[in-house]
Amino acid sequence: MNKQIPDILNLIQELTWHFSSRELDGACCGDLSLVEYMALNKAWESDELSIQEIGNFLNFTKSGATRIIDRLENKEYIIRKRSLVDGRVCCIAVTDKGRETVAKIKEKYIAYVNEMLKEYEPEVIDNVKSVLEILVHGVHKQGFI
Amino acid sequence: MNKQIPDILNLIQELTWHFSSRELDGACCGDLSLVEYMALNKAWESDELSIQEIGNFLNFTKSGATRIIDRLENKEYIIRKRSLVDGRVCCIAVTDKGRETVAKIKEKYIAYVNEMLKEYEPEVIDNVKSVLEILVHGVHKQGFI
DNA sequence: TAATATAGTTGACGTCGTCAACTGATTCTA
DNA sequence: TAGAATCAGTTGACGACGTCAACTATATTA
Repeated sequence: MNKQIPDILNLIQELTWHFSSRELDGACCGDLSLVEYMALNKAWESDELSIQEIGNFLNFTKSGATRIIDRLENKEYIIRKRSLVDGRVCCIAVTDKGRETVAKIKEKYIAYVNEMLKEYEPEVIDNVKSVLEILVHGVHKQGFI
Repeated sequence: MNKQIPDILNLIQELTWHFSSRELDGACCGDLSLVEYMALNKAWESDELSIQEIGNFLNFTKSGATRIIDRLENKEYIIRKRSLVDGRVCCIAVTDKGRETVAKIKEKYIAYVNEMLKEYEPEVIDNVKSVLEILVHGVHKQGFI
């Protein structure tokens, strides 16, 4: 085993911790928790996802997924529609309010990441991206810990 | 703003999400949640931390920190000791059981990270580490989101 | 068409972290 | 040095959250 692996683990865990604060406080973020934002973002990225698809992506049980979608629907960020192809399936559609809110939250995160990296040259930033692609490829290959 | 920043945000969030699964299932992990493991690990890294120091590192309120330490103490991973210097302060000491458990969980994570990176050359892995150092330095500079 | 499988929902439940009020120890200050 | 202010930690009440098992309703299969 490469001797850097333990350090790399520590660094990933520290990074992880900072990006998983439980509330997204601030004027921009409506009343969304991180989990809700992740679900809303997923629904926004690929429209018409089913509830279970969102749940699987986020590693929740299907009842957990239902609950998250409940909250997002109550807050009017999404609407449930029944699939025309299969009446059991709910297609999740993001509302205008949902789209605006995702955009605002994303802006806030992007500003944060930009601040993190502003002092570095473009080549360094490209390198950051490639490394993250390696890591994300790695977690996709292995699934959740 | 560098045009890679939004992609970098997505990659960080995806990586983050995979490393923050809420339970550490498996024979190795005793009965610890991720939060509990993070607190135990922190206590293990720098012995004799106060409750608030651990809470601040993990971004919890002081009552939240008390609760986490309660759980760890009930499960016998740590012991509270009163500071001899300042009678208000609790020094957190990790028990043998705590040390063993941190080691086991760390091993599991290290195996996961090793699997993620096993196909890459040492120079690539060094590069992964430098990039993560850049990112962690960035989050330290800015604090929690 | 009856049996089975699948998507989603719901009630009960236990876990979790916060808030505000509290205790007790320490430090400051008049 | 006594009283006030400050600080570390604790506690009860609370609401938010995700899971489990049982359920409904739709779709598929034999």
